[in-house]
Amino acid sequence: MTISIENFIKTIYKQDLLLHGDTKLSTIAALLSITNAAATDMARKLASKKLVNYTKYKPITLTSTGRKLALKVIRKHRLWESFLYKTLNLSLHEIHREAEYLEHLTSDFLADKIDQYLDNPTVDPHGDPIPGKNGNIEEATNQVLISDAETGRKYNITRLASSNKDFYEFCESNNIDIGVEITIEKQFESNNMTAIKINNHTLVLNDLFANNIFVNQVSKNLVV
Amino acid sequence: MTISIENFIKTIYKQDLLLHGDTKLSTIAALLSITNAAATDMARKLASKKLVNYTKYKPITLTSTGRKLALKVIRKHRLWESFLYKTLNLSLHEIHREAEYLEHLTSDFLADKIDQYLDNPTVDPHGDPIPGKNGNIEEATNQVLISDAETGRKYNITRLASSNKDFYEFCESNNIDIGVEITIEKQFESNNMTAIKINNHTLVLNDLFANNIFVNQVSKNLVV
DNA sequence: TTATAAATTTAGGTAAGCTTAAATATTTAG
DNA sequence: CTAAATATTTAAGCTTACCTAAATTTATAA
Repeated sequence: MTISIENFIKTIYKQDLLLHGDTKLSTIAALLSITNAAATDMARKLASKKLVNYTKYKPITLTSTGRKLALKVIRKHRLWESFLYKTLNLSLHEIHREAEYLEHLTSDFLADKIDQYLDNPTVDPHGDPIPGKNGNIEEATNQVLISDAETGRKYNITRLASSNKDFYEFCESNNIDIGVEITIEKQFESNNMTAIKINNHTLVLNDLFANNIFVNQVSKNLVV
Repeated sequence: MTISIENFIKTIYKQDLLLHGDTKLSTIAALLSITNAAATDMARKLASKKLVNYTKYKPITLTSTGRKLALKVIRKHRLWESFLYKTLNLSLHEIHREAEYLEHLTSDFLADKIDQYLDNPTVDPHGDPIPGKNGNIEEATNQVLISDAETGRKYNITRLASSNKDFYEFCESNNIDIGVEITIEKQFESNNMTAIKINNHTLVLNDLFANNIFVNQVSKNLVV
């Protein structure tokens, strides 16, 4: 498997998590910064390798083989993030950036060694679930986007999902981190802003930032 | 720089260490398991990029830019080896195998972080020198191959240079490791074997193994 | 429902990094 | 010193992963 193929498959997997079964090739092309024509080429090639289901003009989906491959790459990515975070103390943005490369040249052997070293972690430092050796993954079920959370309620931050440097720098300087408790002060529906209370001060987030922060309602924490 | 280019340049660097200024393209091709034709292509391309000095039918050498690139890759390789050895406790053979891949997708940033974590090591677990940030490297001067060592003298093992799994497994099971003291019992000139005393028992090595083990004469240890 | 706009695919082309086979240069042996 | 053997390069061709531009299909709006 080449780096291009791994990235293609991985991108479909992630997109499908958002738009179950309705992932357009043009979206994948845009996410990978390649032309639609190149994406079509790749889709046809991967279909012949039985990694994707693809019919002209239709959404693209992964076969179970393709899904397994995607999860292998994602597993390596998240294990690297966890490992670099723990040993080298890199920031949330830095671990993502480095893992984005390393994930492709990592043997299964090495991934397993890192997994052992970290004592089989279930989530990475961003709060994303780490697929197991066999491709099993527990996508979080009861977490919501901060922009969908209810005014007045208390939540725990469970996931920071972004690859944007500014976002992570903002998080760091405002103590936004996995496990931190916040209260939703107000949802400004008209302009998609969210005001939250964190560490006794208030932050007003626009949707670009708020749509990267996932939370769990405090009282429901045990209902996993 | 692509992985192919990095490996090509790195191989020239290493070969040139053995055959100063007399590195044939066909040797590089063989070491990389590519055809001579492919090596010629690459040589011409790299010459146009000013990474190598190359004239048809003549030996190939690195330019100073090429040398810097080679040392950057080697630095990443040896830092990875050191890092994986320390954190994950992989074997000498395993660290080499994994570093061979990782070296190519490692940012300078990450290399420096690993360097810091390890407290700026000067040699890797095989005893090979680790090039510095600026491309400075101290190739060991007074070490000799075990097959060239003098009968009756005491030496310290300073370097295990191989990428062969069997060799490292042999070393592990016979306590052959960096820093261990040995005595040369006898050089069998006619059949290129070397008998050494290590940990109070005698080992007889053939040249295939003996040519991977470098040592320093104990009394000269301080003359670096 | 049909014309037009938008999305998608097809066609043709490029660079990298290889290959095999043929041509040419260098080395070596007599 | 030359002819055969050996080494090296050139030529032609392949695959991957892209691209641009043209063609075609699908969606939308009057």
